[in-house]
Amino acid sequence: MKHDVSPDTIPPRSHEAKRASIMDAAGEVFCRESFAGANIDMIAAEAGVSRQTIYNHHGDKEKLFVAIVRDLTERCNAGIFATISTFPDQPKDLEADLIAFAVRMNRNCICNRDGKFLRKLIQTEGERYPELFAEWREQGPGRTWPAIAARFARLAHAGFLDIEDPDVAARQFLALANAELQTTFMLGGTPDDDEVLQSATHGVRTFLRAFGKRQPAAEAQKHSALAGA
Amino acid sequence: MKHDVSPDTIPPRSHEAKRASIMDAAGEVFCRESFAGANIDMIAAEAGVSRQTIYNHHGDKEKLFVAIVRDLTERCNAGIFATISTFPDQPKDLEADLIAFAVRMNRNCICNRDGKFLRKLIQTEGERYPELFAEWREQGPGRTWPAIAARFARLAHAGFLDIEDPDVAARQFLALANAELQTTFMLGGTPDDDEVLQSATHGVRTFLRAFGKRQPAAEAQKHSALAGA
DNA sequence: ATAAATTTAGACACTATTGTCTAATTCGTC
DNA sequence: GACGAATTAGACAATAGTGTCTAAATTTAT
Repeated sequence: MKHDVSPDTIPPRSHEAKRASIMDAAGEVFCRESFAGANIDMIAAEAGVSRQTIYNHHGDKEKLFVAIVRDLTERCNAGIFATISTFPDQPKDLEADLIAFAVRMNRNCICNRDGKFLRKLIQTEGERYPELFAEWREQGPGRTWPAIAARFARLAHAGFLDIEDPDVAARQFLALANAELQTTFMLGGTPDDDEVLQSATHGVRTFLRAFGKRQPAAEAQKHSALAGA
Repeated sequence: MKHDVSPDTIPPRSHEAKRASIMDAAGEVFCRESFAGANIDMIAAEAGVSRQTIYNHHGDKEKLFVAIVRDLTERCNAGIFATISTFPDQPKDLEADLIAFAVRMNRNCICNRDGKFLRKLIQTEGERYPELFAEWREQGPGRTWPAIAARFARLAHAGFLDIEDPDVAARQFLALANAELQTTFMLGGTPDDDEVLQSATHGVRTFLRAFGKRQPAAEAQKHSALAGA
């Protein structure tokens, strides 16, 4: 976090570094203490910056809070779309590939710092800032879910899956992948790699029991119809 | 004795009525404003009670908060166990019965006032009161999930379902039933009956595609083996 | 009816926090 | 090294909230 290598002087940081440092600290503190519980001095201390600097940058507490949420929303969305682009369109091993995808999604978008913070802030302050969080809803789930649904639709069309409603399937995929992490999320914890893998594995297996073809699509297309039980 | 006919005076309420009224108002306010954002005057006003009365009953803000969480936990647990007792052990129409069960669970335990409040308080303040919420975890999910799992295990044993791990299946059942309510929950909203029914219907269908037998158990047992595709 | 317990409004001391201001310092850049 | 911009510590007024205390009013039980 803080590299104090110099013996007596504090290492100077640029304007931008301070800006970033304020965003980091504010995210942390708002998340930990809630908007009302957070105070500017705490954020300033955690950012290693004077209180006045925060007021110079952001005007007041509420503007700072809004900036944090916008920033987190953007970063999370970027991460989610980056992860969606790794969706297995031509899976070699459908189960393994979907499990790996679910794990990536969880690790890089849901359980990471930004994901955790954004989730917490939405849950905690969502009702107090309807317009801000309506914005999140549009930019977030409103765009990511259809994107995931489109990938599942493609997979189904290619014969790997048997899906009627890709939107429903996408939501259920995510719900199943997280099914065993709910309690941990509730309490603000971060599940370890093993829990994430477990939940993803169980979730994907169930998902494939519901929506999988009996055989891999490539095989199925070669051998035409064997239709086993 | 108990005739409130007085025309111009505010109807007096008993000690116990005030106690309940404080609990109600405090739940509401803590939930809406978070612990730090809530203040005693607000609660007193909402409860129609003087501030001092709250201090008389509960000592201080933190003790009041703890009392609220304990109360909500208890009430929610009671509701969940009551609902679990309506689990369809001898289903006539497995899909319809499970959907109805999922709807009851959502309506009476997750989406109702107590469920919503408890969820919000756990999410918001969980990290600040580890021991209190550890208690919730034990009393809540720690006892309800196994109870639900046991019902699914029985259903599987009776030949209605094909389940390896009932604990996993139970968690996934709940996750699927709520899959389409996540965003609404996030923002603190209350889904209407139609959304609840939709989500439950889709969730249970997927659940049965994954874990259902091809035929109703009764039939399957009579006709022994037909094993259709 | 009367006594005991509870509730009430309001004042109160105390603390915490926000947001502003200033004067000195440090930084980035030429 | 010199200049303007950014940052700093600290004081500051203004506000809001907690928890206590009082004396009067009201409720409950005897």
